[in-house]
Amino acid sequence: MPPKKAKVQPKSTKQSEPSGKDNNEGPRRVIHWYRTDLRLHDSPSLAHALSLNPTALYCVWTWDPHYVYRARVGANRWQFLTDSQRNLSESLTSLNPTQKLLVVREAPQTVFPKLLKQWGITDVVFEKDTDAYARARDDAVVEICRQMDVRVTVVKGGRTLWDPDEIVKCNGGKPTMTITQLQAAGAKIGEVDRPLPAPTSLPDVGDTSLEGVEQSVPDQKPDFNEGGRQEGEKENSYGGGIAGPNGDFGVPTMEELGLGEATTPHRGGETLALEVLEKVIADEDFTGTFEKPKTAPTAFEPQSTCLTSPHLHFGTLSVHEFWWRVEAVLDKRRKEKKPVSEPPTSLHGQLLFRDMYFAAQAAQGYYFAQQASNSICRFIPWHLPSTHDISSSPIPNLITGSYTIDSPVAEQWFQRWKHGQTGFPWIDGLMRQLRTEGWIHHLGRHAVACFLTRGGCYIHWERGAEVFEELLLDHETACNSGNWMWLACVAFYSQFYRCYSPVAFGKKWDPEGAFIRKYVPELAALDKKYIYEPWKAPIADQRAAGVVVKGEGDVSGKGDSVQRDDNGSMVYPKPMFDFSERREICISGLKEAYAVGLHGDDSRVLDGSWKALFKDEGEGPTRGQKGGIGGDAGEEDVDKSAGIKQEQMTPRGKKRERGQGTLDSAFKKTRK
DNA sequence: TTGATCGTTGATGGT
DNA sequence: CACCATCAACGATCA
Repeated sequence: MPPKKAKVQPKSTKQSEPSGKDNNEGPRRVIHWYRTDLRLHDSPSLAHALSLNPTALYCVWTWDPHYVYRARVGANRWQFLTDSQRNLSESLTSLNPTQKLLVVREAPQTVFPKLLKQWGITDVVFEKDTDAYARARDDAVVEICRQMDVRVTVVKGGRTLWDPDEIVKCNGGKPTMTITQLQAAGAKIGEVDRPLPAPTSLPDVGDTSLEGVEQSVPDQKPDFNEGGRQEGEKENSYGGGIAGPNGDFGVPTMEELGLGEATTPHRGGETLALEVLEKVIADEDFTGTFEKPKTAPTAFEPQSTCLTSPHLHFGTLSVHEFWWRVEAVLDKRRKEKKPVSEPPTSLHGQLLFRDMYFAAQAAQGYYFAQQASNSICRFIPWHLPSTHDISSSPIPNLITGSYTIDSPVAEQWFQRWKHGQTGFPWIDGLMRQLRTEGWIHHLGRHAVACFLTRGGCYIHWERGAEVFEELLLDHETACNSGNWMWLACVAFYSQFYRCYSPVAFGKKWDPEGAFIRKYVPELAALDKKYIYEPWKAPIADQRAAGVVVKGEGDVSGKGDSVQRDDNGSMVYPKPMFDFSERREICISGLKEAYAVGLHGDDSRVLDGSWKALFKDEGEGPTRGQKGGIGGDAGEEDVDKSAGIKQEQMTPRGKKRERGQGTLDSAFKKTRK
């Protein structure tokens, strides 16, 4: 447990004006609505709830069908979330035996009116959340409270260093696109809030009876997580009523979710989060001189970074707590004249980037997570573009969650990437680590994201973002979409000629290939000379290592089981393309798209006429005059194209392989 | 206006 | 091992 906290500043200035009841007198029956703050230490919203001196305190988590069915959440993240909830619940109970986390199994928009009435609630307190869906959800709850004459207080700034909306305001109303802009805006707001101490006692919970309260069972379709559920298992977390099958507001089990055991070794909960923090802070050299680009993405047991990102996401670790604990180390080292690292590469720098993405997202809303209608996102005619709902309401033109297969080859590349079967061991090792452990190093994310988009497959960054959304423990839309746009060179970053090699990049940190030997066991015995390029190993060397390099990989399974051929030899796939050739194709594609210069909110992107601006032979679904995003699929178009004929696509690919000259001329195309 | 500089983390082939 | 120029060359910022 951390030592005593810094002096507490009153948080009153950080709250929204409460709405609803003006009357402060009388007994207060308060709901503290938990969402992104599954902790006791430094919870400004919990502190505010306690400052009301409630006669009854309800610690509520609403089990939101939006998260269960419409977000992509894999088994590992469910485990992390539910572990965090159980841990918080135990902490609440330890402060007051009547207390626990009350998991309410219904959408907040429908259940709040019932709870407010049933439990005689006078106040609702929760932490501000600037995610696009969260804003709409919270507006609805605030409105419900207003109508029912219940006071509601939205406490700002607990999730990020500064309130994202205030950052945007201080950045001229624009999304923060560089770390310098973020720092300047932050400086205008002022010092990061100091952390608050954990409460030492809690008031009792009130009556939690739900007698006569009917559960509104949510629509289970569409279920974006259907594919991840166990064979034959059904998602049933709403099956036992509002208070769950035992009627005790318990945390849903993996079984109820229709999920198998989590495979990740990284577990959730504030107790573990604080242990991790203590360990990081205790290593003063590490904390004081941390430089992200110098940490090895190949390191495992232990990893080269802190693994705190999932805890920041779920709020089991306070970002303010983290900031000030690091600052204390830096301060000490400065006084001792020891070297300290600086943003953007330092630990503080990492937290600043997170705030940069949150503020950028706050300014863009739903569109931050997609290309179409996103004014900061460059338009590139990527393979596997999303389908859109032009008339989605109230926000038009949102992506639907499905995509067009404009190229069967690209779809095959995507599946091989997703399952760690690309034939590039560095990429496959990372993707398998992601799937089994739910976490990979930041630079590993760079490697696989570059490979999928601008540095290999030329596949839409939204496809990659969706896979990360499902598999990452630390997934949060702001950072995920932001980083994907960064790596795809469509926003935040534009030096697309700086391209990560799937061979050289990993080798730089791990020439022996220890990382690959762990995560790609087929190659464990291969000589280090071939470990990053096994297709170059002579047959005799392959045989000696007990592996055969052949075929196109198995994308049916989870990508973490070893394939064998009829002779019992392990099989590892051949590389799915020639990387340097693909690199050239991608760079020329990016160069052309940059010259065309469209952004996601351009009318030509939305009506499909963007095609007329691209050369037909350019990479991606560029043929014809109109079609693709938001437009009518022309006759020649490759929409609906699971159907697109293999024979149409393959020759295009072959033509490229031979005709590098054509591409070089495209590459030299002048700008504007 | 324009040119120089810099930007979280490239690869290669030098010294 | 640290540092450098080259490769080809984006865009925001600032003098």
